Amino acid sequence: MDLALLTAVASPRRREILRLLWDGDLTAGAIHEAMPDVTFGAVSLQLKVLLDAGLVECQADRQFRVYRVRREALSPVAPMLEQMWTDALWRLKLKAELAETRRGPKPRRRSRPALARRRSLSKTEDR
Amino acid sequence: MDLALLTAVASPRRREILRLLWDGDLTAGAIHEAMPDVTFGAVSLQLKVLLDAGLVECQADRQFRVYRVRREALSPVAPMLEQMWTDALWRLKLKAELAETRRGPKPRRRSRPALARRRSLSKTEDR
DNA sequence: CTCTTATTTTAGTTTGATCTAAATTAAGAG
DNA sequence: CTCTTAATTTAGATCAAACTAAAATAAGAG
Repeated sequence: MDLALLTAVASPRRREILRLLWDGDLTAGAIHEAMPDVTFGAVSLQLKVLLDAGLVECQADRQFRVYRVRREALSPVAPMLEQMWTDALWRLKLKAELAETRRGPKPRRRSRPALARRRSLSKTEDR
Repeated sequence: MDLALLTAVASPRRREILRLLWDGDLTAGAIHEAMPDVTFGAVSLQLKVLLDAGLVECQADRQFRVYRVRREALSPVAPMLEQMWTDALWRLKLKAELAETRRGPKPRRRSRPALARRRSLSKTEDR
């Protein structure tokens, strides 16, 4: 299972998720709130990758999903990760790292951010 | 320098090169001979990545370049790599791993494999 | 000088990882 | 049932890693 470990840990975004979970279990929503620069969908996809790699586990609690890091699975690289996260120099590099290694389409402005769908406003709407 | 280490070691192709160099120093050509499924250029590019990451070093010897692995730089992940390489199960997975994670264009048949450019054949060539 | 061998570099192509936006699933509340 | 909230899944877009082929560089031999 080390192949999946290496590829999973190679992604800055997944390392960011692991760092969040390192301090304690979180729901998928809480993880997303801590990562304002990506959509919920993107977070969910990365969580699935970590789940398939066996690096995190998930437990349902009502309508929430609580994620937990599996330290046993991460033990081969844990010292390196912890050093990266505790080293002051690394903290400074975190933002730059995320910005530079970003993949996929650039974030687009939401077409109408705060305007909720007024589906039920005019029920007898004729156009 | 751990960021470069993680990304460098995340590539199966680069791990293959590191595994070859693990047993002893090799010239760029010898490395390429051991990897028949890629061009010399591809090997050279990956060697440059490993060089820039500080995971290998290079020394010129006549017209050859001898590459050597820098074990100090690889020490944080060396145990994991060595386990992968010595584990019998992993050996079976090596080919599959390379085939599955392959990127870039598929290998094309050389247009004329053994036919060398006959540049000097007809010196007074009129077209 | 030319020819050969060893290697790197350049230019262009392909592919998979990562992302967005939207659709879907699921579960609790009214 | 509908409405809301939480999360996943799908379909499509973008981007950079990894590759190929060919050109360029370098160095030894004739």
